[in-house]
Formats: sequence, C-alpha cells, structure tokens
Amino acid sequence: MEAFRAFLRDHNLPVTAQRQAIAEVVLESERHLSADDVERDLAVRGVMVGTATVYRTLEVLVRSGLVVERDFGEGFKRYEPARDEPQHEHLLCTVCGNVTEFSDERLERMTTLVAETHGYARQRHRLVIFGVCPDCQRGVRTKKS
Amino acid sequence: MEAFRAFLRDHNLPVTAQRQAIAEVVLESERHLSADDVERDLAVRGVMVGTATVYRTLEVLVRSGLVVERDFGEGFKRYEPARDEPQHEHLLCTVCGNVTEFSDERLERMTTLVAETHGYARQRHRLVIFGVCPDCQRGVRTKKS
DNA sequence: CTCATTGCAAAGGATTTGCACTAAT
DNA sequence: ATTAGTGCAAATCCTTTGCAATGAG
Repeated sequence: MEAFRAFLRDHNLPVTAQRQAIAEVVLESERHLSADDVERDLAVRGVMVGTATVYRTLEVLVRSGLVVERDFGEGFKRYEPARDEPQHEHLLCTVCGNVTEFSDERLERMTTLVAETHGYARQRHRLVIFGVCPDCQRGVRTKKS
Repeated sequence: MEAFRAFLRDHNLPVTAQRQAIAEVVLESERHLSADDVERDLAVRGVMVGTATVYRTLEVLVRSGLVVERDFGEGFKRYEPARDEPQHEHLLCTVCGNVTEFSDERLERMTTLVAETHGYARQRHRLVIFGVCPDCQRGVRTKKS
C-alpha cells in the first residue's frame, strides 16, 4: 500500500484515489482475484472505478513488482499480492475455483535441469494442479467464489 | 485418421469432407496448433473451411480422445494429436512460440502427493516451462511460427 | 427424406484502445 | 498550466451460437 504510493512517486506517476483503492483491494486480499473480482470488490466498498482503469492499474501494480499476474487457463487472468515467498505453485479446485498455494524447491531445480537438457534458457515455469478441494468433496460449496 | 472416421461412424455422426480435412491436419501435425493455425493450414492446402466448423470439429476430436487441448496461457488454445505417451509436459519458447515436449514420471507422483497433503482429490496437472529455445538464442528465428 | 453439419454473421467474454474530460503535480 | 489519469464506448482477440442452406446416411 504505502510501497505502492512510493513506487508511483518514484516514477513520477500521479497518486490517484482510484489507484490507491485498487491497490488496497488487491494487496490486502488473501485470494487470487480476477480483474472483475477487483471491480466488484470496489463496488461493494462503494467505490466505482471504470473497467479500463482497473486493468490499467493492475498493469502498473504488476510492473511495480507488488502484484503477480497468473493465468490458470480459465479464460481470464488472476492477480495476487507478491508475498515474500519467491516461488510457489497452485492447486485449483475445479468445482469452486478456489486456489491453494504450496511450494516445493525441487521443482525449481527440476525445471532448470529439464530446460538445459533441451538447450533452452529457462526463464520461469508454471505448475497448476487441478483437483477438488476438501470442501467441495463434502459437497459443501456449489459454485464460484 | 481412420480411427477418427471409425469414431464418427460409431457415434452416428456424419463423416464430412471438412471433418476429415481438419482431422488430417491436426493428426498429422508435429506441432501444437491453434485453431487459427489449423484454418490457415487448410487454406494453404486449398481447402476452405469456416471458422466455426474448425472449432466444432476440434471439439469432436478432443471428445474422441484422438486430440488433446492445451492452454499455455497465451490467450488461445492449442491442439496436438494424443500420442501414446500418457503424460508429458511442455517447454515453450517465449520468442518464437515453439513447443518442445518432455516427460518426467516424478511429476506425477509429486503432484499427487502434494494434492493429498492439502486434502485435494487430484485430477490432473499442467506444467509449462518458459524459456528461449536454442535457435532463438542464436538469434535465428525472429517471430511467430 | 430426415436430421446433423456447414458457413456466415452476430453474439460473447476478457481485455485494450481512442478520445474528450478531469485531476494531480 | 502541464501532463497524465479516468471513464465511456468502440474496438480486438479468441471462441461460441443462431439460423437458413446444404449434404450425409
């Protein structure tokens, strides 16, 4: 939050109410939000921000390094605050769409090795495990978040 | 190819020229084609098929189990013939978009274990390693495929 | 003949862009 | 004052759908 204001100032970018509201929503969220989730969350808080502004600000947040963009192949992107953990993977519930994180250092090594083997200069990797979360297995949650 | 015709007959689906042409392109390809690639490849062969038909036929091919749908987070889906190899991962060149396959049985076990640890009923996983392929490192290929 | 497929164009969902207007510095 | 940000609507990209015309069985 404060870090974002600092980033904006350092880059001579105007610190607007919209930008701060969007940053607040994303940075304080525990979840992996879609652009639409962000806009809706803002609306709930009584703050109306244009869709274009949401997208544009998410882009700035990503550039600032404070937020990470994810694509789980759902047809839209999700955003999560960049926490300290350098690298982590995701478990995606195919029923309710909830996301759980985990990390495994072996993956880092394994993927680097595989890339080298094929002559690739590795940049990054993405692992998503699809399954049904505990709640949905009990038939609790039915749909969406 | 013949297997696809058999699938269509078994399911009382008309064996049309378009379906056969599309199946031929995808099943004989060594690459991971987008719907657009398929349509373009057909055009090159002098066969004009409507976009909707391409998508609809790809869906049938996927249902038949002869083709697998992939999403590498590029904003569109790719299709590859389902070869014998039960499970394999992908290396995607971020410069030219080319895809290289590899497999590692450890991943299967690792992901199942991780899912269990978090109470998830594992269904499948997806791993993509992004990097720069050998050709692009040498500055050969410049863009797209 | 009968019903599914085809093609085109319109519709859709997510995201981007052009542009007049407003606000930050 | 300047310059960048904002909102709205139009535009894009990939994919899907409605519907009349067409073709397979």
